[in-house]
Parts: sequence; C-alpha cells; structure tokens
Amino acid sequence: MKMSPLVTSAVMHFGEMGNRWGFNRTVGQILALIVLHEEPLSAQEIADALSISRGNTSMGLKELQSWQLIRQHHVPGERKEFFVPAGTIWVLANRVFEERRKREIDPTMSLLRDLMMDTPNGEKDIAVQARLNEIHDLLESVTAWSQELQNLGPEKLDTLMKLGAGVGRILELKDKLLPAKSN
Amino acid sequence: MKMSPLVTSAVMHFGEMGNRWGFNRTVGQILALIVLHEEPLSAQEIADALSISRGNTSMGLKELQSWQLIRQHHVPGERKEFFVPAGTIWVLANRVFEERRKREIDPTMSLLRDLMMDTPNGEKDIAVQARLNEIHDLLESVTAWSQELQNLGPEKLDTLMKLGAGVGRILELKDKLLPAKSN
DNA sequence: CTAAACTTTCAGAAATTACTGAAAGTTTAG
DNA sequence: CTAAACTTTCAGTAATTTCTGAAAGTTTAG
Repeated sequence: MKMSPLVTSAVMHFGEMGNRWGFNRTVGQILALIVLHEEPLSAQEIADALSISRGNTSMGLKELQSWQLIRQHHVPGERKEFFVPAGTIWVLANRVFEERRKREIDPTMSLLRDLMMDTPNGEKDIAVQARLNEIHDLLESVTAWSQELQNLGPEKLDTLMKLGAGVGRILELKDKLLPAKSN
Repeated sequence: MKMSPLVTSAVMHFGEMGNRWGFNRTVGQILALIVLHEEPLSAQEIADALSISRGNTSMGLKELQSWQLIRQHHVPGERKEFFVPAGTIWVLANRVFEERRKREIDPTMSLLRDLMMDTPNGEKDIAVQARLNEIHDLLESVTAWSQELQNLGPEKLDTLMKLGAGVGRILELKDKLLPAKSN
C-alpha cells in the first residue's frame, strides 16, 4: 500500500490540522487515510503507510472508534481486522461536531448551571452570576441550533445556505406562515 | 484584587477548558477574569490574582488582543494600562468562532482547492479527488451558514432556535414566499 | 537629560502530550 | 491442547507546549 502523492499531501495536512480538530497528528493522518482509501485497510498497512509504530496505530484506531468515525470491517477468510469510515462525509462531520460539543461545551454549561445556583457572596457576585447566565444562554442557543442543522441533513442545509440573507426576511414572516405554533 | 470563590471557580474552569477552545490555560483564565470583573484590570492585578508571572501575563494579554477579545483601556492619571472585554458576550463568542474558523477550516479549504486542481495520477486519484471535493463543499456550507448566523445577531438567532423543527417546514414553503429569488 | 514606572522579550526550566517497542494478551487453526 | 497470527497495553523516551524570571525596552514625570 503506497500512497499516491495526492493522498500523501491530504494525509499530511489532516495530520497537521489534527490537534486543532481535537485529536493528535497520528489520529488525523489515520482518519484521512481511511476516508480517502476506498478499500478497507488493516492496522499493519496503516502503520506502514504512515511510518508509525504498530502500538501507536492501535491507539489511534481505538480513539477513532471511540469518536465513531471508523468501524471494523471483517473480511472473510482473513484473520486480521480491517477498517473503514463509519459513514458518509456528512455523518463523519456530524460525529466530530457532536464529540467536540461534548468536550468543549457541555462541561462548561454544566458548571455554569451549578455556579448560578450558588448563593452569591455580596453585590459583585450577583453581577457575575448575571454574566454567567448570559454565557450559558448563548451556548445553549448555539448548541440547540447546531443540533437543528444536523437534523436537517445535508440537502436542506444546502437549500438554507443558498437562501443566504433571505433567512432574515423569512423570520419576519414566520408568524404568518406558522400561526399554529405556540411560540 | 481578591477573587470571590464564585469567580475563582469560573476562572479555573475556563482555564481548564482553554486548550480545548484554542488557547492555553493562562489565556483562558485571564479572559474569564477580565470578562467577569466589571472594573478594568491592570496586568499586575491579573498576575497577582492568578498567581502567574508577569511575563506570562503579558504574553496572554497580547494573545487575547490578537483575538480581539480584550482591549486596552486608559485610565486618566494612571501610568499603567488597564484591560476590558472587547464587547458583549455575543461579540466575544463571534470573535472566537471567527478566529477558530481561520485556524481550523480555512487552511484546509485552501489545500483542498489546490489538490483538486492537481492532475490526478491514475484511476484512484480521481476517486480521491471526488472525496476531497465532497469534504470541501461540506466545509463551505457550514462556514457560509455560520457566517449567516453571525449576521443575524442574537435576537434573531433566538427566534430561529425557538422555531426549532419548524425550520424544515418553512424551507419547503420558501419558494412561495420568496418567488423573486433566483436560486 | 535622568530616573522611575511600567511592559515586552526570550532563553532555559517545567509540565504536558505523543510515540515507540517490547511484553502481555487474545483469537483461531489445526 | 499448542502454536501462529494477530492486537493491546504501558513504561520509558522524545517532542512539544507552556511558564518563569531576569534582562532589555519603552514611556513619562520632573
């Protein structure tokens, strides 16, 4: 399994971007390789292609499985396991979003809720709690909305995007459109 | 400047979350402190409150300014500089999004465009380029849409959120609503 | 101008994170 | 059952990132 220059460039780039996307270099490279290579790959092939140790490969694959970005694929008659992407690009992107939400937003929302329950210690703390509340609500809006986008699916997202600034106008009309809605 | 237990908890948490949000612990702590503390703070006060070196504080402040999350605030009659948040929570959140887009998405989009221009090296590369194209388009949709959300502002985002699943329905009606739109 | 008050820079130290490879573990063929 | 083929784990090492504090730089008062 030798990577073409095209694949090599992409894999290297996804490696460099890896840490920005929530995983490390190796994990990024492995993901790119599996996604771009249509045939299922064995752990050994991956280690060879990327020139990394077999141990590191094992850890990377485990991580990618925990993110639900790849899954095992059993080839009849073969002893070793092979790996393939866990879905379409859209599915993978959603999984990354989802996982990052869990790591980057949820713990903060949870803490903010707790701190808002605490009895404030003086004047200043009341102002602080108001701020924390503001942050909490913002995060809530954003996550709720990104959930919504995920439910829409890729085609509708595309329609929505093409609509562009029209969204603002539509919002102003929404009451006429959906009078039955309770909010 | 002694932090109340409430502020301390929040600051510590934002520190821990810092690296997940694209900056390091200290930078996260400094940001939280400045945002939660209504009065402008001097670099020395920040260093003292967080028990970090003056040098580290200076670097952190510089970083936050480059993200446009804080700005200097001159107090007449005072020699030293003070720091305040660069805007409302909404503004700050947008800046973080924006900056992360620049770091996490833009370089990838750019590389993908380049790789799509390359002349493919055999059958397989053609399939690979198709995949890369798919990834590119998805990223494009997502970023274009998040831009849109930013332009809407917080109130409209709220309306949109409350609309929830209604968005799907509205989309189906959009042609009746906006017949003049060319797309 | 000089001195004081302040800020920034940056080399090295400390802390954190990632990687290797050998050893231990697991599965299946026979 | 045993041996071969494979995978995982993890202690130690390497690489990277963050932090300190001393030295150099800047600004302003007088």
